[in-house]
Amino acid sequence: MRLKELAEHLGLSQTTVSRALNGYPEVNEATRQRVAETAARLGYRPNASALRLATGRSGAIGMVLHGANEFGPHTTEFLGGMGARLALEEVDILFTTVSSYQEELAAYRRAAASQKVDAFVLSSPTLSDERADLLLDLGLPFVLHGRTNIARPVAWLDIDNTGAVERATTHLLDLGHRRIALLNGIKGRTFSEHREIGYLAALSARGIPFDPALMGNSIFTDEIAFRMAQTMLELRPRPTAFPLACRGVRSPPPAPPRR
Amino acid sequence: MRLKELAEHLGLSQTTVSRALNGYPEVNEATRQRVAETAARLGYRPNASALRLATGRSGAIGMVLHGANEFGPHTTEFLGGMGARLALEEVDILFTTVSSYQEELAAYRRAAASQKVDAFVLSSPTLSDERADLLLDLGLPFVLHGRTNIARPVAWLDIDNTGAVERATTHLLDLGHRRIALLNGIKGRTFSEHREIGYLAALSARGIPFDPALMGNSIFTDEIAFRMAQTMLELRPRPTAFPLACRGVRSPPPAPPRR
DNA sequence: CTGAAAGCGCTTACAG
DNA sequence: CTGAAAGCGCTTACAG
Repeated sequence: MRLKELAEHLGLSQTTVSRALNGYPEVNEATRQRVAETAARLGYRPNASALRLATGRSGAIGMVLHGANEFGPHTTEFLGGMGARLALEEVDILFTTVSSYQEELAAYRRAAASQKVDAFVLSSPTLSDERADLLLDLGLPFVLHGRTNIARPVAWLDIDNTGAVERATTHLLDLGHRRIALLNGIKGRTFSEHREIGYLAALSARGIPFDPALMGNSIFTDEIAFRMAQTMLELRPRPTAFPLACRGVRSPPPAPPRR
Repeated sequence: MRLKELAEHLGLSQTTVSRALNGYPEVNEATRQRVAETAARLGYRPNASALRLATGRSGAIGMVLHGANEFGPHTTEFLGGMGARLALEEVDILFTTVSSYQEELAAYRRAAASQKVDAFVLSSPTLSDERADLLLDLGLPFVLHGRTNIARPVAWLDIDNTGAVERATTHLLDLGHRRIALLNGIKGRTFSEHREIGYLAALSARGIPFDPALMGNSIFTDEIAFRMAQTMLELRPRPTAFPLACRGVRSPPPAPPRR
């Protein structure tokens, strides 16, 4: 069912039907009612491509993800919430998978040229995020999920990583602990830096010296965290009731390949 | 950069440039070269909406997911692989989030009418999958990730759930175990039924009676599995070294809300 | 081998 | 308040 057919069915012009459907003020209320009813009854839905071509808006927002690496529980939970919210506006999420940083940058250039999406959401920003600079240059709207320190202003949303880790560390200090480890994210990610700042602040506020052996930086997986924790505990062997075996991991997995 | 500009730049018609870019056989090889080079140099990329409108293909395949529920590690791993493969063909994944089964069906109808996607991938099929019937009726191509028992033939891909669980169960029987529990997926999902069949087959092959108390059906989360396992173990209390505490779960979480 | 023109299905000035 | 027509940026018969 195309607009043209719907218009013929109603004995109206495409113009009027289009306006009635899109809520333009100048159309007669009775006409609008009739159009709305008939459209609903006939199950009319505008062709997405035609609409996009005519309006210049794609009705989709994009995300580019790094293959399997980035599909952790965090990203997917974020995607779920984002999808639910965007569904209300009938905007879609279009995502592209890449396998390298170069590919990611290329994906943004491609998307800009082909006008597939109206905007992007970037996750896991680095302190000096090159992607943000690129999108700014390309004139593509975007919002950062996290923060970056590039000179130009960017839209972002983030939690208070520094405050959260500072309070968590302080809480453990309050309980009397003195050797507190930080299993942190990858070095260079903004959130990792922010968490480190919170951790160090809490320690120094109590005059506890920082022990580099108690801080690990890596990606967030059960296996890696397990290995890091185990290494740290071995530094000071003693019986522990801490449940290290998790998800079937009973011994440290082999080291990841290096390139 | 539009096709028209590129054509003017080259002193050719849009027609020829379009054909050169799309690999039509009738264009002169020298012309093709020149077009390809210039297009690359100028960073020309066809407008996605225009291309879709003209060809009738959307260049995207769709998935509809149930909000936060379905964003488990399994789905996301699947999405990652799918995205990587589709990226090679320059086809995008467009996903929509819904919060009920009714909404899911509505989403397919909408997608069919607006022609947003060329095909769908359905996951977690039920034994008698209504969605598959709907898509068949709508004439929308799709492939099932899993199987269903509806009468009409459908394209699907799946693993051998029955064989896998049968072998796993047999392995435990070989080790001398006799009280073997099955923490299974939701009742009614095809894969759950298939796994149950494998489990029962392995037990009966050794003449072990089936104990309903040792089979649980629910969604796959650490918390639920922990609770199910704990309940089963309490049936036969005895000291165990089995590491039940996982991911910080130390006591069973509250029961999920019922409607 | 190349091009002029119609068409894909919408929106939106412009005119009435 | 309504409509005829141009335009969005491509593809593709049709003609040469």
